[in-house]
Amino acid sequence: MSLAKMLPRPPSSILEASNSVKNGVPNADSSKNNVTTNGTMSPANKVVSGRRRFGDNGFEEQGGYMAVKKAKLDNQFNCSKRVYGAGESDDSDVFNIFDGVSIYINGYTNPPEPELRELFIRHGGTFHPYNSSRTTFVVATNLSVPSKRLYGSKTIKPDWIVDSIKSGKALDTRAYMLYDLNKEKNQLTLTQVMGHKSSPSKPENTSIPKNLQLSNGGSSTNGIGGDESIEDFEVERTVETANISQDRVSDSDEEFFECSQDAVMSPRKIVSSTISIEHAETKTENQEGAAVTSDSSSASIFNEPLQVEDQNSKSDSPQKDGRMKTATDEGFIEDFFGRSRLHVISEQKKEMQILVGNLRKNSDSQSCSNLSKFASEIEDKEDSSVQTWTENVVLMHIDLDCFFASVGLLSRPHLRGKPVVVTHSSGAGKDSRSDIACASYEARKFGVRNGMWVMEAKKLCTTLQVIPYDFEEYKRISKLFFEAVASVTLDIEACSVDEMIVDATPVLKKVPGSTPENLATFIRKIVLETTNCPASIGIGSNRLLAKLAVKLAKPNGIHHLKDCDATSYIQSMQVRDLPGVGWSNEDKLVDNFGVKTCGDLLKIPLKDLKPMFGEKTAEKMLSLCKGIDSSDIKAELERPKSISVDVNFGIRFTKDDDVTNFLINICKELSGRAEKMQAVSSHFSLKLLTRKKGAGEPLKQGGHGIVDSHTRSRSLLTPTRNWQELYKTACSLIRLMRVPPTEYRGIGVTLTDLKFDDDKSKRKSIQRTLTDMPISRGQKMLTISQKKNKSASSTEKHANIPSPDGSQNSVEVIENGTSTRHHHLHPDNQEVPEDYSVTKSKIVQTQSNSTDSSTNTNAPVDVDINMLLQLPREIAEEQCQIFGISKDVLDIKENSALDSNMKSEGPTGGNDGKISSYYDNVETVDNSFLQALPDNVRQDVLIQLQEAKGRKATNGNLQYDEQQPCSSRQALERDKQREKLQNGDYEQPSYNLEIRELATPVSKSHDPLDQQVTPKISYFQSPTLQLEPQKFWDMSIYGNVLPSEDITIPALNNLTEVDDVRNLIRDGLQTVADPTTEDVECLEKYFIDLITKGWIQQASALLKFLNRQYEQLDESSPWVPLLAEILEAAQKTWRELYQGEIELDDEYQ
DNA sequence: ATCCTCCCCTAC
DNA sequence: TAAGGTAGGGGAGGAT
Ligand SMILES: Nc1ccn([C@H]2C[C@H](O)[C@@H](COP(=O)(O)OP(=O)(O)OP(=O)(O)O)O2)c(=O)n1
Ligand SMILES: [Mg+2]
Repeated sequence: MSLAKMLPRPPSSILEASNSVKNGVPNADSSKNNVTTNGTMSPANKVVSGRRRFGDNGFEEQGGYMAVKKAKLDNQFNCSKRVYGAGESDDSDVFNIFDGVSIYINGYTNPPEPELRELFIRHGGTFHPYNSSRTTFVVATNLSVPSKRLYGSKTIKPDWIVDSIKSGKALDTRAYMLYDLNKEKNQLTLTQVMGHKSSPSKPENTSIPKNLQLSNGGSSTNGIGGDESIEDFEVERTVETANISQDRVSDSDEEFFECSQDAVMSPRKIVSSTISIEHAETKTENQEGAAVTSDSSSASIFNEPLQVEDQNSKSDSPQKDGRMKTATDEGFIEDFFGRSRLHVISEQKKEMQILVGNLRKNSDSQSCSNLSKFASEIEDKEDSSVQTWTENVVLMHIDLDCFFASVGLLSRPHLRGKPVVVTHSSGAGKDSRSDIACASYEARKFGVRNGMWVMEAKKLCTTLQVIPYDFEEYKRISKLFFEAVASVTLDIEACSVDEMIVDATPVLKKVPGSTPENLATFIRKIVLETTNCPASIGIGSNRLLAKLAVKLAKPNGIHHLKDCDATSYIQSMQVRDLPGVGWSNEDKLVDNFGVKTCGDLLKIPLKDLKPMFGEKTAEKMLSLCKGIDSSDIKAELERPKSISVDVNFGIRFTKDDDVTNFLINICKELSGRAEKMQAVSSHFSLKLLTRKKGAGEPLKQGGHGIVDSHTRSRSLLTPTRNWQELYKTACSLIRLMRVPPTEYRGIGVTLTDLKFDDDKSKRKSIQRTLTDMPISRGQKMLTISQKKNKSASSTEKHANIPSPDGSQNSVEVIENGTSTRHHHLHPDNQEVPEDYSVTKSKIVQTQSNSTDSSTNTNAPVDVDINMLLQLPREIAEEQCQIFGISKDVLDIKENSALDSNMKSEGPTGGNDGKISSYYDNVETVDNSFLQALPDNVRQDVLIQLQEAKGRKATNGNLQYDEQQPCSSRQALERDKQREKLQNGDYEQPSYNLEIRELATPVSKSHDPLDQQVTPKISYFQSPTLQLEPQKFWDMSIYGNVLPSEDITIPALNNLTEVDDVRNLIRDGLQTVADPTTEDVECLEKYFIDLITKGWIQQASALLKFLNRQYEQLDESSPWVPLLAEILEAAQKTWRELYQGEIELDDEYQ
């Protein structure tokens, strides 16, 4: 977002409000059917003309989300990693002269684009494949007229880059600007961007001023009022650059982010000033009869009865101590979901889809009782022309008006006609950042929107009435709504809690004299009678038109958007109002193409849109602009493709146990949902939101704030919904993220590759193919079956068995084991198909089914017991109880020498207050890996570890032992990490910390272990693969060794291309089982050379690759410590040179 | 080419 | 204070 977008704009929301006057307050007068069929109605009357506004659906443009999105966008176009920081040494300056500057290259340049880009990136700049508001400069030698208007003010000649590099510093940009417009302003801004502003004496200073946006804001107001769009752009660009440039964002900066979102989005504030009555303070309700809001006891006097009435609402009572539950509290998830509107509407949507599905399935001639009523009513009214509907498809989009508010008003008739919003009642204070779930149409006249923060809404409307949620009632009404429509027709797609699409064609064909309009009128009447809530209906020949029509119909009306009117109407619409164009796509369209309306969009050639939006999206957008929408309605109940549980609120952890606990609970929740759906999954993924570097505590209490998002996934060896299995996997995945728990802001778990208990036939056939076939070909088989099933409604994907390399024997066995278990599992699930919860019997059953294959693979029973050990003690005991296992197991295991190291991982985490962070705790990682191994193998591994390290696994020190190769350095690093952690500076990965986990099935790693128990690492080399112990990599460098002058690219085995080197390394890692120190030195030197000689892109790409390889290494690979060393060395070099870390994860690249 | 993984975007 | 979930479409880029 930008300052530009915050600038005042004409208050067009007023217009929108006037539009909604047309039907006034919905009431019980159902006969009043506001049918409008005028397709030429200008959307301008309905639409806020400003670039930023709350959407009609409001959901997407809410302060918090905007801020998050904004944060994401900072990275969105980064093609390569930025080079950090101002170099202190002369050496590094040359790489950093463009630090904080981003460019987009437009059209032909000299040197040509690829070269220019390479040069620019190598010297610290960021390349954007497209211009955006976050792009500092557009580089061009000339611009087309429209481009000039768009980019003019920030277009710079390519020479600037070339000359700057030549002179080793960023030159004054003024001389290089392509156009002269607003010259003065440009100077200011550009110099600011370059950090020259306040220190002309030190022009090569590349640091970015902290308060760029502030000073710049000032400059823009002083600025020459030129072309408005240009000015907007100017300001906007600078602000964005500032944000990009900052490595650190202070809390107040975040404040700036979030505030600016609000400001931007708020429709003009005219209203608030004209209406500012003394009710200014009117809130302070204590809904629940619980704690009264903080301030102003007198203000509550003004409060209308609503607050009083709502005291009985149970949905909003705080905890006894008045503190919100956080994710560390027991029962948090349940509590949270009990209060989450988004959760409720998601769940209810699913429910309604099921309801419709069932109604359809069980339909008979009686089903649509009201259909005959409709028929007779038609007859009564007009038996004059009994013609049958002959035209094409007629779809109706039916949507309840301001759903939550309407429901809330059912029990509060005295509030009808007043501006009402639904929110957490305790969030009704003036400064509340509580989300408004739903605003009544009266409130919308003030510019209040769904998803807006109360705080903002109160500014727009001081007389706002706040009512609390009533989730049960929403569900009830929602159900009535669907049943009501289903009493007329069953050609229904439930597309949200209060929204459906009806294919009216069959009814129209069946009922003589029926028309879309009178059918819609009838349906509206039925719905109103049933629910007492008004529905609006949009009619059109495809989904798009029906959807657009219902917007026109609201509130409380009908609109038929006919084909002949569609095109002209759509062309006049804002692109944002196209379904599928959200905040981000709108932004791209405006920034890059100057497109605001659909008419504008139609003028852009498809080929220009594709690179930015992707093939499908680009085509879709253009089709929609033409009124074409080929998507059909999905009345059939479809099997879900995924099941997920997300909690991105209230996540604040301090210690590993918090994480452990939470993962257990969230996995239980997930498991429960899978069970409800009778589904098992063979793929698990975990999503982690982490506080973005520099972001402070979010403005919204308990909110996730500005975050980075990370996903890791892993296939489950056996399709399952066992929560312990999921939990185990979750534990292993979360450690891959290398982020300390304190930084977690959100956690989500997802199951994919679902199979359902009631479809069995396919499973068998797949199984058969897999069992009698070597694994390598089994994979191909998998591919085929997947493809085949893509078209079928239920996917039948077998567990993915990535086994790229050898280890055939072992894998094959495992594979068979899997299949076997599969067989056994299935019939049991069939036996108990209906209504069970996650109970012990179920789990135990599953386990016992699998015991027969236990010799070949991880024996489920063992694993479960081991898993118990991994749990906090209390929970473990609880589980023992559940499973009917003696608690003694825990102690027996704990006391065994082998498992003693697990003890330290125990729940209470023992060690005197010190947080043993996930970030640097290797022990837990290994455990979770070990847990997955077959019992005997695991023991062997443990023995090996102990012996190899020459140490006893006593009081939980295994993790340090593991770090053997560089243990002292490690301790150092660990301390550093702790420090960084406190500084909120966690982003630097550290490789000697052994945070890794197999992302591949256990079978792969346990193969070599299976064969041998010798503690020597070298033992693990496979004889067949062993090469002679010569050094594998032969490093050579073209040209002479003139360190500073040498600009030739380093080579590895004479290979210089990234792809070649990549392959070489891959091969080496696979084939060299006994790496020599020379190998390591070669590699290390190669990487360090790349870095020191400035081959940043190559270094970055290859290091990422190496990191990936590292993470995927077999647990036992001798390369593990060696790669760690190489990575660490490279990182260190980089750090010294560039004062930053290489981003080794693949994000945002 | 096609799959896989991770990510973004959208809708309510 | 505050309860920012959930599923699906889709794309980029690496692995195969
Ligand atoms: N940001 C949002 C958007 C919607 N909802 C909930 C409350 C809404 O009442 C319901 C339905 O959303 P709609 O988009 O259908 O909006 P309304 O029904 O409120 O208004 P209308 O359909 O009349 O535009 O979903 C929500 O909780 N948060
Ligand atoms: Mg609605």
